[in-house]
Amino acid sequence: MIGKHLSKLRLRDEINAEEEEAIRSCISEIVDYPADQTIVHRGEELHYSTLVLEGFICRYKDLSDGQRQITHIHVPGDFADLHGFTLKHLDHSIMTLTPCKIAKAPHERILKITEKYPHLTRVFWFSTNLDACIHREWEVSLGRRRALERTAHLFCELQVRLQIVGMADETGYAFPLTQTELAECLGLTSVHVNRVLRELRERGMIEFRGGRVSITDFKALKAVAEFDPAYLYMELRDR
Amino acid sequence: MIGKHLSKLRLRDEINAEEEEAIRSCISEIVDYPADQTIVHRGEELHYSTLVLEGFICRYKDLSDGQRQITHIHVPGDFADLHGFTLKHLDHSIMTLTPCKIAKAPHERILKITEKYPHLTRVFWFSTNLDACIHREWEVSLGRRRALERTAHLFCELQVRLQIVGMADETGYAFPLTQTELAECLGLTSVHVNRVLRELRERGMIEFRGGRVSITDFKALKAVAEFDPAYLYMELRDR
DNA sequence: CGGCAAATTGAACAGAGTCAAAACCAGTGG
DNA sequence: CCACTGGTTTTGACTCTGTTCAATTTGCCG
Repeated sequence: MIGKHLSKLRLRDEINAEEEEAIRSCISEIVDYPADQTIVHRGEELHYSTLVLEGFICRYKDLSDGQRQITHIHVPGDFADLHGFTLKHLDHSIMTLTPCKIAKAPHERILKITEKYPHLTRVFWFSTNLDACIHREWEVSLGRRRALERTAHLFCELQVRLQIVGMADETGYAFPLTQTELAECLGLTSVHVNRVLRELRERGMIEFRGGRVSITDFKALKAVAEFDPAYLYMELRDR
Repeated sequence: MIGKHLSKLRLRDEINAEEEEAIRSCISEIVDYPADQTIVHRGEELHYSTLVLEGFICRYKDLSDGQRQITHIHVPGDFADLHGFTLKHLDHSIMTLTPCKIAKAPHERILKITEKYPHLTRVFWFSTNLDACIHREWEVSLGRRRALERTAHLFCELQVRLQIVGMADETGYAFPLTQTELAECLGLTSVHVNRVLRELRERGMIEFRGGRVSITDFKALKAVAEFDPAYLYMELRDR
């Protein structure tokens, strides 16, 4: 059930049997959600964190004029709001992008982990810090990359992150978002995203169609994006 | 020396005498740096984290074409790279924007804190999560706000964050950056920042001049920025 | 087959970038 | 005290990337 989460943690650090058991027993409940449902509302008091088991989830902020910025996409194996454990309530909302299965980890159980397992606490802390790394890379994309590179960069990021949890291979991955949702990640309009996708397709790099990203030339995609996966910290145990 | 840091922590949680002493004894060394000096290089192995005592520091990422995106500004009292404790090396660099005095906190001492003081560990964890909140708000700015609102928003954020550590009053604050550096925060060119600053000045909201932000109409500034300080979590203890 | 959301396309427009020149300003040295 | 220097700020003219608005097409699903 939480295998994806564990393998992601173990990519970066050792998790012994006792710690694994501690993580497992953190989970109180498994819940299914339909697509496009806000599961955590900005500002509401939190009593548990949500671990994504299946589906895609995002963090987003709304603006008063109806615009929305998605600030992070979560893939299976991610804690979507582990940071909520220390923050107590969130500055943003969390919604499902696709139908999802999620596990709930009550904060009192996470609290016990922080009291009893310092190493595991650091692992959890690391995991929220890794989210921040991704936030920073998105800031770079939003601030400095133009639409084509920015879009290519996002597809590269997801390719790598999904591969870690066995949900992508060399040909691509399932990613059933609308172009409007993609635009909300990229700080663009859906019209422009559509044009960028056509360009990427015409250049033979990717196809975004039928809820799937088909990567036809990853090397070229990485090249236009100037994608450097260092910010995803995939090699931490080797160092 | 670390009074600003402590008062910032205490705004959000209780820190008892023993914990305060633990924080104090974390610091091994105090160092001065000139302006515009990179003090942590992307990728290098880290052995300590840096607490800002005086001056402004930023996190930034360079792109291959020479562009730069500043992803965060640190003010006195901030740990600039506490996240480096769990990450071991950073995905970005850290540089001084002004002459700075910083305190070094060796990672082995922070490690001891995580072994012995679970509550203080959560406080530190919170503090890196708060940085992530600011990253998210910057994502919203970069992705969805236009230049004028985005710039106004940054000045609002700094007004609030500096007020916490007693470095801003109703009239404004010292903020000796160049317009180019401001542009690197805002995802704009320095030419356009110059025009935006003129507009903000002409509208009677702020003056950015002589290394100082003089706020002439904070209410109006907040209004154009649609600034909501909730993401800075200033009221956590009251809840 | 019909209905509806999503994708696609075109044309006009605007916000921000680019390029280049001029003005300003603080520090330095004669 | 003043001229020189180099970085920063300011301004103008022009360009371009991405937006806006509106219409059309596509594709899915009951």
